[in-house]
Amino acid sequence: MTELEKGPLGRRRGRGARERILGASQQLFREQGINRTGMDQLCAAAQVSKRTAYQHFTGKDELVAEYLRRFDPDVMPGVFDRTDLTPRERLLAAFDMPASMPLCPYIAAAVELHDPQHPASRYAREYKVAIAARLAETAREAGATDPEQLGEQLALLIDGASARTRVTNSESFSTAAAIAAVLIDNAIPASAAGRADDGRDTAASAPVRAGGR
Amino acid sequence: MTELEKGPLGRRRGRGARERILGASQQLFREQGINRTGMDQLCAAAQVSKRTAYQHFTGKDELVAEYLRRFDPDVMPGVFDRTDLTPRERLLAAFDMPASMPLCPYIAAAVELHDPQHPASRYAREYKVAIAARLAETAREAGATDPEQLGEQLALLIDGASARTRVTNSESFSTAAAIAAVLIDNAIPASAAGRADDGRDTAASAPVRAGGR
DNA sequence: CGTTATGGATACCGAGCTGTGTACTTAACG
DNA sequence: CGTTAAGTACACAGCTCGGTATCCATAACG
Repeated sequence: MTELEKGPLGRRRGRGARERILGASQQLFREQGINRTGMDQLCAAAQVSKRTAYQHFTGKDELVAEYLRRFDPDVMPGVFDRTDLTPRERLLAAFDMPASMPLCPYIAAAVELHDPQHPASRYAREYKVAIAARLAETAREAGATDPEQLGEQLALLIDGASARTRVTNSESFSTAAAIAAVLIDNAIPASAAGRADDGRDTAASAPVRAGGR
Repeated sequence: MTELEKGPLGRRRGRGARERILGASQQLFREQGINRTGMDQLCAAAQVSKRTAYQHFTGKDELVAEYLRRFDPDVMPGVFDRTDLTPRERLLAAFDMPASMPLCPYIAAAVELHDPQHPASRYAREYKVAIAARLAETAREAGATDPEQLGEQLALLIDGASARTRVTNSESFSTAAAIAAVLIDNAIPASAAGRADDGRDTAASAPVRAGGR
């Protein structure tokens, strides 16, 4: 409710502590990773005393979990609500990642924390499953014969692009998007791409034409 | 040269230090991660004194890099040399991962170390590029129209399966293999898989070029 | 104005980490 | 056997980390 911390805050930095902490988390955890970011540094960046930080969060673990939860509204889910796009376009739009995306924070957290029971790891799992579900849902809208499968496939592509971008330090989302286009057109019987080939079976037969966009 | 450390070593633990250290690294770095494995614990597991460890490796960084280099001969590269398989089968065999594969160690190292300049991160990058190259090479053998693209695509699928298996804690390599099969068959003009569609030149004139963007 | 919740500064604790120094023991080999 | 390289045992330095305690300042609100 209190939106006052958004003010110029010129006089003082008080009262917006929690938001400032989470803001600094977004930046530091992504830039340096979770394990390499100490609470001291984080509090300094947030201009918050350590005491205050530990009054808002019982510990770093809880802070990390909350930090992950704050990603939701910003990135991925947005594309699913874009009514200006066809379902097929929405599926492909999920591969338009901002360049400022070093590594999907959910994957990063799962790897860094290395404990599947950690609240943040649990949430990362839930999130990944939810994204796959939304992809599947959109795939159904697009008329895919097996939406669940297509959703899982596209989710895998996104994760692959994210991981590979990080490791090889080369943009991989375009490669993933290309694959996605193939899979989508293969999964939709009479594709909106207009290409009706004589049925038979799916996989090898359909020439793809990922032309859209 | 000394292969004597392979003996029963019943009497004492001396003399095989380096190998024991690397052996313990394989186990502990994978089970617990790199950052969460201290040199003390590692030396204890290897039954090696700390002093000895630091005589073999200048520091943990070097040990981690060497640990990564030791993965090569075991896993992936093996499939490329299997002459009993057709090129297409070899490409698909790359997706047969042992269940004991929590997360590709190269991805894990790149994420955990979080420093692209770290020797281990550099090596991880080289390795990933090399694997993509070998996939491309095999793709060429298999007759793919654009082997480089197919190689990169398959590499992305492998990384995606690895990352997703870790985060969602559910086997994803079968999904990746299914996608791979589609991509391979789409990329090979008249597939060696016996799936002859009626000659008509699909790939030549109706290019599969999924590569939009 | 006065009260109170919130936040700030800072010192500190205990633990774990990488890495070293010192002195001793043992295995390998001629 | 004697030499030498390899390994052992263990303490310790120096640092960072997560988390706590104490004391003080101030902003919000009646």
